[in-house]
Amino acid sequence: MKVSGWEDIREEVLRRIRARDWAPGAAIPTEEALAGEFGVARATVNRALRELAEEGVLERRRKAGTRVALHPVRKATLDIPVTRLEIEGRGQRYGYRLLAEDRDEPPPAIASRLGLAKGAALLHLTALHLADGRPVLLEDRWLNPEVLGRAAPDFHAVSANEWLLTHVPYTTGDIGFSAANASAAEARLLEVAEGAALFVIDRTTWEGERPITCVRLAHAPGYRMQTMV
Amino acid sequence: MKVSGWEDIREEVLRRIRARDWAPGAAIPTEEALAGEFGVARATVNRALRELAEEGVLERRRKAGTRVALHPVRKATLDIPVTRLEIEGRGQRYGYRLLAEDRDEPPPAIASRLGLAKGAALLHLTALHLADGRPVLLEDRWLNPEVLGRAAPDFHAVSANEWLLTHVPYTTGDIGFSAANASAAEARLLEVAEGAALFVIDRTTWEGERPITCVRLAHAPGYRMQTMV
DNA sequence: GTCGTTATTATGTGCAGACATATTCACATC
DNA sequence: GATGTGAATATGTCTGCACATAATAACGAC
Repeated sequence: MKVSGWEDIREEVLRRIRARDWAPGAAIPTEEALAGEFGVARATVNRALRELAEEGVLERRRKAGTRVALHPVRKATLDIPVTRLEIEGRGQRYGYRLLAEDRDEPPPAIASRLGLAKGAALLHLTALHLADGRPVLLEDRWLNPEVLGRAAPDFHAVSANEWLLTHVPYTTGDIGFSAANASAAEARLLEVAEGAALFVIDRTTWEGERPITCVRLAHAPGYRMQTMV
Repeated sequence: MKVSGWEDIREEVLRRIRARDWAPGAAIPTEEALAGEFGVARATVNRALRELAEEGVLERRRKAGTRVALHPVRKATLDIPVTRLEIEGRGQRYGYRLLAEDRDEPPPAIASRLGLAKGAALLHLTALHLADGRPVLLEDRWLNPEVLGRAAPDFHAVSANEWLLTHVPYTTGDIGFSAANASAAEARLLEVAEGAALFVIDRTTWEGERPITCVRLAHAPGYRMQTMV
């Protein structure tokens, strides 16, 4: 068994955990001890254990040492897709239609999520994304008009998502996933039966302290988000 | 502006990207150059840039250098929760009821996902998870009986998920999220209207090459998975 | 025994130097 | 022009050392 390189060490540690050499909740040897055993520098062991801790397999605390996680909260990393690229990546033709665009006061729920004063007006966009001509995603977006600058984009030509991606990228925010029955209006636009189960992504983004946008993406039935764990 | 420590460097790089000092798609200085500018070791810059690359903000290739991601595929990391802990974490009382347990040949879709030969029998469990006495999650699980060993657990007393977590932890697998309308049977068990939108998590897990389990978790309406980006 | 202080210790992070490795680019060849 | 080859180079990783930091454990005062 050749152990060299932090990935080998990561695998060996994982093997020992799975083999119950190191039981859940129990402490494992110190970095120094493992470095000695494997014949590598402590930094190399540190790298391996740090990765495993980030994955939720190990729990590490200064002085207390490293132990095998008792309740390994598995962490899945999802790629949040750009709709156009996702559709084109499946070999389908991407289409986009702006349905409505006005300036309006958002409902209280949206305003408070963005941390806006009452009465502030936002740009309200509704749009449909199509794959091979069939509607697959209904977008309902509230957008802070401040971010548009003087060169207000034409959201008929370019989707808000893509415009934001190139003009206000690298934002922070939160994202939520849920299921919802299609309302009558949603059903009509997405060309599905009323009450159909939609996969809904809610996303709110900021750039630093400045609110950018709050969007609800309702995916037509059949949509599935997948990842490896 | 004091820049020391890899987190400071990470922030400063992010600031420059947001400020458009470094445009999307453009290459940024080499690690060596940045190390010189910030007065730190290259390893420190490397750590900062590596983290940003893992987040999808930067793209790095040997020799080609580091560039700002053109289509920053945002990556969200979700904690995959243990149902009991999730419910108790909300301050609710957790309940669990095993509805059915038999040994059966799984449907072809399940068998092929687990990579099983035709005719292999699996343990089939159906269970309901409750919060404050109200059903919130319907579990439909196929389980490889090999993993049970001689001490076959009593799945009336302990949920399969928790038993697996303590007896076959640290597995790999894939996980998918989707929305589905409640079937008549599902609606009855979850005490919701037929056709209600359920948030469904499909999960398949292996331990190395050995298939462990394949489960469908149908969450009652109101369920929401959330994370920061 | 309880409480507060101090010493100890494992991890977290840093530095400088080195070699490995994957690409790219330039050049020579066909 | 197309293709293969080799040098150049930026990132990837490792080592060995050092100090910082946080949390525990040991100790003493009461």
